[in-house]
Amino acid sequence: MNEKYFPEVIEAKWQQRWDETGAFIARDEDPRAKFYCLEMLPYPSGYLHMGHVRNYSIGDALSWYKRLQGFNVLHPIGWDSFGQPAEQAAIKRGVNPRTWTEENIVHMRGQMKRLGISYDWSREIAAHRPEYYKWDQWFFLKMFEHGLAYKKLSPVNWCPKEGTVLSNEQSSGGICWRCGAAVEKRNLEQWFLRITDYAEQLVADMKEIEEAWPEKVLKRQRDWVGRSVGAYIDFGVQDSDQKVSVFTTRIDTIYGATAVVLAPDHPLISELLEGSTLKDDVQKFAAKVTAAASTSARRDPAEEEIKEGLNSGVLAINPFSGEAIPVWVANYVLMDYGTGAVMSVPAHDERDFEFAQKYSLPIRQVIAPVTHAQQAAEPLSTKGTDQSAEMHQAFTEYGVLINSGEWGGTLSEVAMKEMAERAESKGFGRAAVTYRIRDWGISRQRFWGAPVPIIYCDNCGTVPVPLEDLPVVLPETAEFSGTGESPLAGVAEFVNTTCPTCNRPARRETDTMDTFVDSSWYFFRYTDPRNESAAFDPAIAKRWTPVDQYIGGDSHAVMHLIYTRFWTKFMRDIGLVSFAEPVQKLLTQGMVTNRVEGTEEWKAMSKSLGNGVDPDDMIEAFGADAARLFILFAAPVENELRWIESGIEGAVRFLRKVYTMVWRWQERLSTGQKESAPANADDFTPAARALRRKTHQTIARVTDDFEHLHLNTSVSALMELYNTLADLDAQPSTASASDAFAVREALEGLVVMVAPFSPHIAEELWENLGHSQGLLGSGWAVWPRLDEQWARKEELEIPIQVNGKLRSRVMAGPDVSEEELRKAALADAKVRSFTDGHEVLKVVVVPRRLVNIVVR
RNA sequence: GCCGGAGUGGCGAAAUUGGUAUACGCACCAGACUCAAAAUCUGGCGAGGUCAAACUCAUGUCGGUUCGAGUCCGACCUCCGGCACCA
Repeated sequence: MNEKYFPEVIEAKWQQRWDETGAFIARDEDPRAKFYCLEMLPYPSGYLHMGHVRNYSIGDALSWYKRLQGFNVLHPIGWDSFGQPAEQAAIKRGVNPRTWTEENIVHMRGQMKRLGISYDWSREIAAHRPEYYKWDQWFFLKMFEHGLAYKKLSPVNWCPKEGTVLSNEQSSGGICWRCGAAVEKRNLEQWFLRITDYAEQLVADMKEIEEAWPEKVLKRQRDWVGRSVGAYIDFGVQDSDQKVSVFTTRIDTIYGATAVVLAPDHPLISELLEGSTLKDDVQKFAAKVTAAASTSARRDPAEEEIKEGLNSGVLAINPFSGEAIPVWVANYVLMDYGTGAVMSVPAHDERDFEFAQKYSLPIRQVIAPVTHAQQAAEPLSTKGTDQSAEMHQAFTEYGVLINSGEWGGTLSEVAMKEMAERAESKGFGRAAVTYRIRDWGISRQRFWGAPVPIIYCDNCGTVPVPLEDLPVVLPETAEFSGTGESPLAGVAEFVNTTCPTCNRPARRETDTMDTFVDSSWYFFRYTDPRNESAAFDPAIAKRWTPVDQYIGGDSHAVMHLIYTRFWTKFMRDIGLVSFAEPVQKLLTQGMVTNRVEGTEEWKAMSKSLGNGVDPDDMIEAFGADAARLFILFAAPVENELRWIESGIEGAVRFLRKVYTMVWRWQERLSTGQKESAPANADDFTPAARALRRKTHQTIARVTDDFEHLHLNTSVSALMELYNTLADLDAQPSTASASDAFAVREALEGLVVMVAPFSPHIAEELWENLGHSQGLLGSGWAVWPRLDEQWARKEELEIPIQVNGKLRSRVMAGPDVSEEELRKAALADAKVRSFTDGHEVLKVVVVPRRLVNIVVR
């Protein structure tokens, strides 16, 4: 062992040893309790950034912690290796996407190994390899078989500059996320997965995870699914046998409906206006606002579109009141939510109110606020409160119905239920739940993805590829012009095939799948990564799943996590797994940001902003151990982490000090007193006694912090333990056998607890302390055992009387007797008194940090 | 606008059930070592006040509960994040 700390030597040594001994390989047959720790799999962009380092440092700390406690830990990694950047590299630089991807993986794997992350590399997977995406295709076919995969004509976001299709997220605000060009709409036949079938479960099953997922993630998922409870109501059309179905969440306001409003692209419009003189005007208007909506997508979401509408001249019949009200067409009604038609109730809906004001439609109040008198079970009056007052804004709360026929005087909550029942019994409506979520469009008109395993035959139509013919292998290469349709369409030997049913010439589907498909089930593949006959063996997966702890950025809080929850529910339905929720606990880590040069702004590190920090530079300058320690110490894991270079020096200093201290003590312990466990507390000198107390308090704190993922404070606790040891170290050594025991206990505890943060140095020091087996190789759990007697801060409750009254709270270590406390309270106490001018109100006694008594 | 979350030193941040506010670290200041610097070590470090102390004031603002409030309650201000015409 060297006297000085050389991180590069220690880290290389242990990384090699871990590799050779397969230290982190998880074994299916290991009988110990399992722990599945998962980090979101990275896209192989070429380089690790500090966000990755933070993610993996958190996951690794937890994995080490669980291993040291004796769990059988699965900690895998892989590559989300399909996707656009590889294809962009092909378009721009003529590189083969496969070559580009494989080279990136090699580089990033090297970076991860230099960081010393404890992955089970034997389970590494990559989405772009046929042995993986074969099972994407298999799942697709299973969904097809169950009617969950279907094709429909659907508008896509088309970037005219790049000539590619963009996802909604990539084109938000109507501009391409990469090139900034205005996005156009085009209609293409696209494959969809029926995630809407699972909308209810996606909301309902949240109760299983609501304790262990961040509230903000659950909320965003809830919003995304957008469940709302209401009713469908059919309005008849005057002089016609047509009817207009509307969806409302406020059926209780239906007597206040003064119009029915259709979305501009509502299919009924042309039918209703057949023969009407207004037909041309309305259709022109509808075409105008539809076009406006698709081209001038809002860039600033804060600016609301102006409401525009046109009276169609048609009248609709309110089925409750029999009243005839005009049918309007307006841009504020959306075709793709509900039925594309609403009943307009200006008095009780803000949007309808605004619309009614603009076009001078009548505003009729039918809900009145509940007064105290009415709440107190007085006979409800059917008269409104304050009918004469003109409304200045919509009253959107629940209340009491007025001007509502037989329901006058009924409470909103009651009326909603009764009116829905009436509608159903009379056959003009029913209670219903609608969702905002849409089916998941998975078609991508690109090369670098898993081909959709479908064949089109002129005879047999759309034919699924037989399971035994999988995988449908992506061709080696294609023509990457960056324009037009999928590059796959230009590869004749791929497209041209024979129909599996009739054997005649047929064409393959040239769309590939969204990469979110790959990432929806990848962590099941880790449990059985080399299986050639199934996505995974359900029996083996059962051994490891569900994931105990998932860690990643909250940029995936909605889509990835919704999709993977959906996928798991489908897997349960086809009998592959037995649970509905794939992830027990979720942690969304904060971003790592850096100051953008020349500004006051802190932004996520990125190449384009030039504020990136290369992890390799960090490792070279400070060592992986220090870099990882600092990134976990600097802020709570869920906070944004502002990267400050000087902070990392503190981490290096700490490790260096621990290193030299262990080195010094190791000599002293080996030449000095034999250590032996003491019979009782009195065998310790006061300094050693204090050390013991600190050791066990630290064990308690660090253990508790790990359970709650408060990694920053556990590092603080370890630093405090070091400081206590260093104070003892500075005193002349008079170590007895008991004191030597206390010192070794503290040193070993410190080293073991440092391991999750800085595993290389911990292994080295553990070896120096005389353990030849390595931290994980000894066959038993080495996480320090907590002696609660010694960790306890509060033990004695001592009544102290003042004027016959008292309240007391006493804090003391286990080695402090009641006598001592009393003495301290009398002799050493710092007494503060407060008066209100006449008499003493209270006394606070604070002796030697042991007692805090408040009496009156 | 709606829904979440957060406001504590120069900075990142601590603070079981309400119980010594500012742990731990960064930066900074002074001293030791050094020809000098770096590194290292020792001490200091919320504000006011004092030779030093006592003491006073400090957890976004104002009020309340309590012997005691960063923590609980009410009102407000500011910042960050998400959503956005979802009927």
